[in-house]
Amino acid sequence: MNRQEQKLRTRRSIIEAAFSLLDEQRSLSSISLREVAREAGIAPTSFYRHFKDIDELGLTLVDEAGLALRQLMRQARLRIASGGGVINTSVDTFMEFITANNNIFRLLLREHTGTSMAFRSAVLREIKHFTVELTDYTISNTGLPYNIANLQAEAMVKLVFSAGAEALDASDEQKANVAQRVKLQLRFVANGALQAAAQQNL
Amino acid sequence: MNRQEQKLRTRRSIIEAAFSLLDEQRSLSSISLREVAREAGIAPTSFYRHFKDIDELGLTLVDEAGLALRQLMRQARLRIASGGGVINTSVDTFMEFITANNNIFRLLLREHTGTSMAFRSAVLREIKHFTVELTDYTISNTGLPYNIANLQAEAMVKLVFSAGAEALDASDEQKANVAQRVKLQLRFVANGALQAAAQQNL
DNA sequence: ACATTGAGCTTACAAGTGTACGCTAGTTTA
DNA sequence: TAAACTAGCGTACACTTGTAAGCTCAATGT
Repeated sequence: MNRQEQKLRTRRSIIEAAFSLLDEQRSLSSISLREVAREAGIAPTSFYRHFKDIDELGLTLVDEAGLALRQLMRQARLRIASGGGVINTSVDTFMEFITANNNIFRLLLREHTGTSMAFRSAVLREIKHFTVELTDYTISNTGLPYNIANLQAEAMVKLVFSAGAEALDASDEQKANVAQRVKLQLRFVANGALQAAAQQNL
Repeated sequence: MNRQEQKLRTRRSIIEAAFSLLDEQRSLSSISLREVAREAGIAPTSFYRHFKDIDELGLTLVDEAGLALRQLMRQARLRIASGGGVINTSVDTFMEFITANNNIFRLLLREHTGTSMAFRSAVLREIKHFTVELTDYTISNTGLPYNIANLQAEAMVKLVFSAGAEALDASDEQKANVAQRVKLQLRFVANGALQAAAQQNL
């Protein structure tokens, strides 16, 4: 077996181990190096062959989570293109995502308000990216002026993420309920923004 | 010096100590009993004369934070009564609150997505209370039907709390900017809700 | 006046932590 | 084939943690 390859494999197993520890009751700052090493099946000190710190591992996890988020967006765009309504499709896709990638979304949510400045800004960067994309999409699809499209996109992202937080540990029917509510709320925002744009054009 | 009184005083100093430890980098689950005791100026084991657990202290802190939140609401209502616009006044009051009570709001924000189910639901209870009050207020002030008023209130609370999170560690001018943006977003929601109610009445 | 109570202390211990140091053994390179 | 490299390991150390046990002594109750 190739040496580099083997190293990458171990690195992967550390990352997977960390993700698997991030359940309902653990955050990045509460998992210990030794715990991760134990779960990954390596000696505590071997950890350092791959990451300088637990924090470096943490940032890697946030990056991976951000990656997943962008794949989510891509998927949503594809599904929108094949019809079904923007808001409906987006929310549904999002809800499926947080169900399938429970721990990943939880990580983002938790570290967004977490205790580490580095993690917070890493998560913020990913969310910002989300907002920027949505703003662009809105402008090219509705022709709203930038300032209004941006406000709308920001509000929508916040509402969707809040709803995601609510849905995270909810039953299927609770999830459906949350989804339905947030869809209506997004429509409030969209219509309100439209109205504001109309007034701005007088 | 009265004995009960002295005990209460020590209890207070434990609580204050805990609050003072909850700065940018610490959450309830990351402060240790010994640390709190040290800060409060008592022996670690004396802690147990006042709280069964660190968790019991944590719940007490959340309760106190909730209390502060309700005082905030009361204050907002008073200021609204003396004119100035509901959204404007509410957001301004809220922003003043999180500036003056930095650590209290941070606690709520952090534990809202934290690792302890007990803390999470304690915070959720407080936020829910906020939403219920706002729903009632909206109904009695605008005559919107319950379902729409409730959706609106929920969305508004989420947006305001998100804005609060953003403003928490921001400079004064950044805060002003966040405040201005969230006001516009709240107006989107309000107008969208109004429109939805009008359509519902056809 | 005396006995009881209880807040706070000191001491002690087992468990878990991060990480420094040096070794082993397999892979890679020359 | 010999030399260099390095992923992973075992041992060790200094800390911090929660909390059990038992003491002190001032406030309280009788």
